[in-house]
Amino acid sequence: MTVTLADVAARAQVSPATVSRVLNGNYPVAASTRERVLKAVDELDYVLNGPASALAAATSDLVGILVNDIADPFFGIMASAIQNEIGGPGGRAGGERLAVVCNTGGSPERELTYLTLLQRQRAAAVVLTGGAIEDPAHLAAVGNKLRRLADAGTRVVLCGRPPTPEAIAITFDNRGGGQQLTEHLIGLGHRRLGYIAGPEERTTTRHRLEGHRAALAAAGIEDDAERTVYGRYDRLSGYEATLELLRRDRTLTAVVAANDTVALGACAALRDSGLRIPDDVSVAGFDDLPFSIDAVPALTTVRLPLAEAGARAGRIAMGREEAPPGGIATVRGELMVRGSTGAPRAK
Amino acid sequence: MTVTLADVAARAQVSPATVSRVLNGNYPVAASTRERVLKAVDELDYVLNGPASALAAATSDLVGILVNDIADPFFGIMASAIQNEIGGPGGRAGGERLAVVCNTGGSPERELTYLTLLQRQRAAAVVLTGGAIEDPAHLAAVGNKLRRLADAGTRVVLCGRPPTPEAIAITFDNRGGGQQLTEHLIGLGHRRLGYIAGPEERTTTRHRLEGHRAALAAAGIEDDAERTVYGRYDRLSGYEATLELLRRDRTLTAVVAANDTVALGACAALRDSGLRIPDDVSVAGFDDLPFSIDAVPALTTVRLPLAEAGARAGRIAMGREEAPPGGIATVRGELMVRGSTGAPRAK
DNA sequence: AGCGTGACAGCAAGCGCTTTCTATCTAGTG
DNA sequence: CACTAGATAGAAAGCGCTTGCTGTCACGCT
Repeated sequence: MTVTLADVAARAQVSPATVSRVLNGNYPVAASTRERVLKAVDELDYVLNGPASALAAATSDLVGILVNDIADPFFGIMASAIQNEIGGPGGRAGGERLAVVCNTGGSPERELTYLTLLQRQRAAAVVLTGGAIEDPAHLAAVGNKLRRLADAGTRVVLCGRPPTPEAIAITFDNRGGGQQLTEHLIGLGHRRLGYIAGPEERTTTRHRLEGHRAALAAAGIEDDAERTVYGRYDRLSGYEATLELLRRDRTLTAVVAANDTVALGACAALRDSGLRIPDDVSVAGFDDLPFSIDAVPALTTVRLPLAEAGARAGRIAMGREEAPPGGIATVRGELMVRGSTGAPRAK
Repeated sequence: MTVTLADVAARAQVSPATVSRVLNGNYPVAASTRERVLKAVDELDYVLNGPASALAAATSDLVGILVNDIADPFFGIMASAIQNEIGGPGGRAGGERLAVVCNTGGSPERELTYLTLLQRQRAAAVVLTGGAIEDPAHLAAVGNKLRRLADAGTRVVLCGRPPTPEAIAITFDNRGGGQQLTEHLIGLGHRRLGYIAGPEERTTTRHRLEGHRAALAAAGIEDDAERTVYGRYDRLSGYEATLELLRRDRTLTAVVAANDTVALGACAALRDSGLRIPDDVSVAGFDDLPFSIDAVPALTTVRLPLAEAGARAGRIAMGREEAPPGGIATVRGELMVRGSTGAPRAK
């Protein structure tokens, strides 16, 4: 039914070994023979059997990219950059590798299961993106898996994830970014700032919030716990959290959001509450996703070099770039001041 | 070095066959034996060798999802929905399948290569999303590949892609949506509408444009070729195209964009040109991506049920839902009238 | 008591490819 | 001109798992 190597060999009048060598091209084969084989491959429409090949060679060309939410451009942009470097078909890199992205939906179990699946497939490399869940049990389980993967020869790289002893990491300076952002707001004169955080158990959430609080502390502004609301990394969450913040303290002059998407929700809530941005309330986001510049007013935010970080992680995963010293590279964000933040109204 | 089935068998004092059967669970195994095996698996930290298993069983649990641009939420949303139904770990569906998304970047060659790679891996199913390239040679090549895949037992489903004889398709009524949108604008009184199209060779582009023109024709409005500009499906393209449209005819009262992202770029260009939306110029998008409602004013657009369509495609791909009659299901968009469109200023 | 019948467990033959080792042939060398 | 090195090609042994076919028991029936 299906065409096998042997069929090609028979047709080209050579041994299967030769066909294999022509296809893999790492062994001398006479030009005439090669041609004959290629012709047979073509005529028979032969397609290599991946599993068989992976089994025999004990390697595979699968590379896994784990993301928390594939519908979120934050991950989409990184994934795209990684995939590009990984090689995939037509990518910058050579060989044909199957770069696949796996959507964990932020669930620890799914993350683990995908890792196992990738391990089953003897993946060549795995890149984990985005914040991690801070549950110790889960962290240990993931660490364990990563170690095993590495032991089995799978290259493991983290991108936009806090470093762990088990892998090379390209990490974002979320803390620093958060701090810069809040410093900017404080510099404008704000003293009553609301903060909309992401899910409480995510590292990204914690780091950004810590940066915010550090800035507050440095300016001697008391950090009222009332002024922080936790939510999800989506628009609706930003909307609701803003309403809640307003309910708690209508005199807020600025809202700092966990990311741009949340910030957009915050803007909507403010507008619906009859407040103008930034005249009545300033709003700031994080990430600088493409749409942030199109908000009206354009969003002040911290730009994270998602594509660059992804590309670098991808290259490292392919062994085309050396790991950073110490296995950790920290990438800083850049404050982008735009129209959504301004001085608070004089009281 | 690595633990194999045989190791587990030895430890559990059974034959490899028994271990395999315990793991696959489709053959009677005494409870006590099963337990012993499971214990050994656990103690040894055994991980099945995917390729070996796929080779022996001549099947695989890989499912491929092809997207044009993974950084675009349009695809992200569909991919996410598909993946959810496919099963992946923790998905609604049972078994553990490796649902992977492949980013073609809109390139025909990459599309083909990914298809071959998937074929190599003997994928269980493949879902192709988004518009197709209208190059006859490429269409034929893809059709060919799809047929082969289907012959080899891979289920092939198209989602948001024009139907082809080779596969089941969930298709969007882009033409109808485009028509509705333009009818809405005409109904408001617009007579001089600019159109920013996507890449010329994409089916999606053509269909939406055809709908637009059909509406124009029905209203007896002459379709000036000058009023259509082709571009890419991104923001910058919308920005530049709008500037160009304005250059050609400053009296335009409405701009219809190929999708929401492009529309956002158009809005920016209009604002930068000192025009107000919708007072001076109305703007309409397509897709109703999440951020569209956050634009100011909120974008009038055609909502496409991306998630629903994806979910359905996913279920069909897994054989958990019957194919639609004739193998084609057409999904309509829903006109969402919002603030970005209004009556043109009285002249 | 004799035997058919399930319920399990094991044997062994591959699945389709890679790769080591060997065989063959040609050409260069002293 | 015998001899060796280099270049190719082939034989065959797996890679780790699945599964059809064969046992082997322990029962329960006549």
